[in-house]
Amino acid sequence: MARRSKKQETGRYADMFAAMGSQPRLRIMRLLLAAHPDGMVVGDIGAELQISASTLSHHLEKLRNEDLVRVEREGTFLRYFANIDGLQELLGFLYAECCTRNRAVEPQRVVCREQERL
Amino acid sequence: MARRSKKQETGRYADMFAAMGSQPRLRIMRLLLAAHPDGMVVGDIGAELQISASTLSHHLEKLRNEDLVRVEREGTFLRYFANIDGLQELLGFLYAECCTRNRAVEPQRVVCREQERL
DNA sequence: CCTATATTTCTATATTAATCGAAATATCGT
DNA sequence: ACGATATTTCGATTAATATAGAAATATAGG
Repeated sequence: MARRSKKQETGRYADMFAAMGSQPRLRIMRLLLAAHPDGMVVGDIGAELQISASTLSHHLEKLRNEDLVRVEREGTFLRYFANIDGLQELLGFLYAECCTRNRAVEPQRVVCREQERL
Repeated sequence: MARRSKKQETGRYADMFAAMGSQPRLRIMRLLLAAHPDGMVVGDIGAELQISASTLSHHLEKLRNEDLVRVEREGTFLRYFANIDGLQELLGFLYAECCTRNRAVEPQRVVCREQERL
């Protein structure tokens, strides 16, 4: 990865966290992760989450800008996918900050923990 | 962990991501993680990050509300610490969504990747 | 109890984000 | 080229967030 100032780096990850930091967008991400690797078309996302078309479009734009989703045109539909590279980058950053760099959180507490959600 | 509706759960983690989703607050978190487990007093955080006292207080309040930091009084000072439990919860959620539940991201790409940052 | 210092709360302002209906754009099938 | 459907962009409004100076609160030390 290219060298990047700490300020730029912090700004970039802050923006990624902010993109995940609204309930509608986090629901979109969870939905696309559940649908992975098939993705979902915009209309189906909106129907599932009950979000109006224009609002959904804004949320998808923000997620796109932060590399958390990617999109492919499929005829008259647009199909959105969770962007694994971006998610891995964000997850790797958080893991590094908590577990690798500062050894604040023990890795096995992240990786090997109970799965309490269905 | 208590059973919690998917809506509540998503709202909770969205709020945690939002708390991490501003540059000043992410810098605070990184600073407290670097200082872990010693923590830092408010004045030193503000001096290091060049944030005015009242603004810093608001950011710390938000991080406290989302269980990302904790605080102990130390005489006339307040010492803030990265809250490992909260960070572990957030990291575990993201890890579960990406790696465990949907197997979108391969675990070793998170855990065993190159460390490019100093 | 009074002063000094640390931090928060109050008050105010400016910026940014969320939402939605309507209009515009894009693609397909004919 | 036209009509139908999918999605985005535009325009506007409302809500939330970020910031900071001043005032208030909390603690320590004398």
